[in-house]
Amino acid sequence: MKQNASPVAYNIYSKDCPARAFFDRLADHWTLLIIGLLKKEAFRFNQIKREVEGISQKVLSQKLKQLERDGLITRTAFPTVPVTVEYRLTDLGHSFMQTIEHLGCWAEQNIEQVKQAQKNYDSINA
Amino acid sequence: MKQNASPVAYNIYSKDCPARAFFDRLADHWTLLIIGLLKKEAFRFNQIKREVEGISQKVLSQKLKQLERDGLITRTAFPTVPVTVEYRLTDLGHSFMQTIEHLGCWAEQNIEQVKQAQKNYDSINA
DNA sequence: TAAGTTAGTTTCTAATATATACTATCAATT
DNA sequence: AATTGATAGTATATATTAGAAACTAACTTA
Repeated sequence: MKQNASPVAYNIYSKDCPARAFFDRLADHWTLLIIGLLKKEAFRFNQIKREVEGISQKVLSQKLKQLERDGLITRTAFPTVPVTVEYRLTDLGHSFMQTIEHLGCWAEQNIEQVKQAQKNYDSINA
Repeated sequence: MKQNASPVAYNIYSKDCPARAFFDRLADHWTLLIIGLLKKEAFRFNQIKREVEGISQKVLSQKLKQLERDGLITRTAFPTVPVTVEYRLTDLGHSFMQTIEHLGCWAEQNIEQVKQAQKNYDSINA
């Protein structure tokens, strides 16, 4: 019973590969912050905007639409007043979230070392 | 013997946090492709340019400089003719590489599902 | 002498991101 | 009854960034 009949068909290092285009959409700071935020629970539009500090409404709107189109999140509107729109990870989105889960805390945990490296670099390249 | 005396000092979701700025530099498609490429061995400038299809010399130069300054890679020039410049992951860079190692193959492995999601999305939002 | 290699930098233009203002609906406040 | 405030966006105008192409400089090979 063969499961992986096809050889490696996609390669993110190839300019015209669909997986590369997909990778390019994912490998974006706003996208990663949004996906990371939705880890445990659903969030509303303005909630995301408040949590992901610095993101503009326009870009948030674009990224959410993109993520929904790619099947990583779902968008659900409730007919409340005012309207409530909820964004939630799909199974695919949750799977992706797991691959980037530790990226954020890695950055937080290693920033001191980075600061030191910058200091050192700047003292040499004055 | 305490090791983690300080509480959580950095947060990538905070607009003005140094860790956020660092995260923003890392969460970039070119940066991730470069770091992934250097996984096993050192590469020269033009080698990277050829492997990371589509990157321009200007941006590659900028990203490498940034990664060197942040202490994720080292730059070594050899006085050959023409000059050879070798880029290699530092321990810190290798540590980061491990956190993003599976991101690329995740994209390659799930692109079919994404294509299907897009098809479905486009048929609904016509 | 001209072309080719290395590793970049410079300049100009095209694409993208951000800030700001605007839409629409209704609730609560003054 | 008019203003303020919340929801979730869209539209526009400007600022920043990315990409394409040409250029630098030193040396080798044809």
